[in-house]
Amino acid sequence: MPELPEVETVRRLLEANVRGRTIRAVALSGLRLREPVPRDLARRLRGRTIRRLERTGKYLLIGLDGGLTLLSHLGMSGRWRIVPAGERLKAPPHTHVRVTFTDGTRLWYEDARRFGLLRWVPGGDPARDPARARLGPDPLERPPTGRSLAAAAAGSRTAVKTFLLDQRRLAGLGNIYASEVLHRAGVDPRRRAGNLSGAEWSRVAAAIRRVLPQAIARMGTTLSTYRTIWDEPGEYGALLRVYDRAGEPCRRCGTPVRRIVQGGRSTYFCPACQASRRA
DNA sequence: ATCCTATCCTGTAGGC
DNA sequence: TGCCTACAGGATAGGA
Repeated sequence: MPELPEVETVRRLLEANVRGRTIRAVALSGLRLREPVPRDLARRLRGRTIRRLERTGKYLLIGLDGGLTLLSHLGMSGRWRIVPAGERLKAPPHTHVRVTFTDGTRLWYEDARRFGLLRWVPGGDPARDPARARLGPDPLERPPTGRSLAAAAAGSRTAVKTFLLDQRRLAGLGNIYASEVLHRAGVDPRRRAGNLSGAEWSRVAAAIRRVLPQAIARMGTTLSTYRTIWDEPGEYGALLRVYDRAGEPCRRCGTPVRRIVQGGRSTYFCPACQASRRA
């Protein structure tokens, strides 16, 4: 589900809606996510106030008073949801964490596939978390340029689509936006990353700088499970040019969009707009 | 080092 | 209707 625009949407909404709230109680399901939920999560959260909400790539950082920081990754199906005080709502299946604030507002974490992650950041210092330490630059914090991408890709023989998914190179693109970016840049996803020209990398960089803010402005893309913390779908799906549109006409030239598999994952592209010059 | 595959887990869509 | 398979927005360990 969640790539950078979806996680950033969640971050902004949490900042506006739970920052400053104090936690009264926490209930856990006991099931493990990608790794076990910290055993002391409930005990250490109780009585704390949420102070900061940050994001790097697809990782969300929830800063609390007392120097505690909780790292949250949504995996494929993770979602945070706000349940206002007084609203009578039965927790859906796969609700793993239920936080209740002192004013009665609730914050639930739901994750059917359990590929998500909840973990304390060591010493409260985000840079020291091993998962986060491996990440490449965040494209909102440090917008990519043709030069920065070309430098990161130098010598790489992997397909450019796969390269864009590598979070060590650039943190935040996932399967949807990698396809969308390459379509806008007019680059064949099968090209080897190390073989793109400077001009092509410039177009890729420009597409990244353009697509991500547009998707954030629409609250992200909802194909199936993603919702905002208010349970609303993101509206960027209507603007997708190729993703999940196999056989449908390219919005630019009308050629049927193609679906191929790269690294075990779907890639969508327009064979005309993204014609390969070099393999 | 780099690249590729398999794997974790559940829900859903589509073929028969 | 049911049964079965394939696939889904991610990350990562392990082998080549």
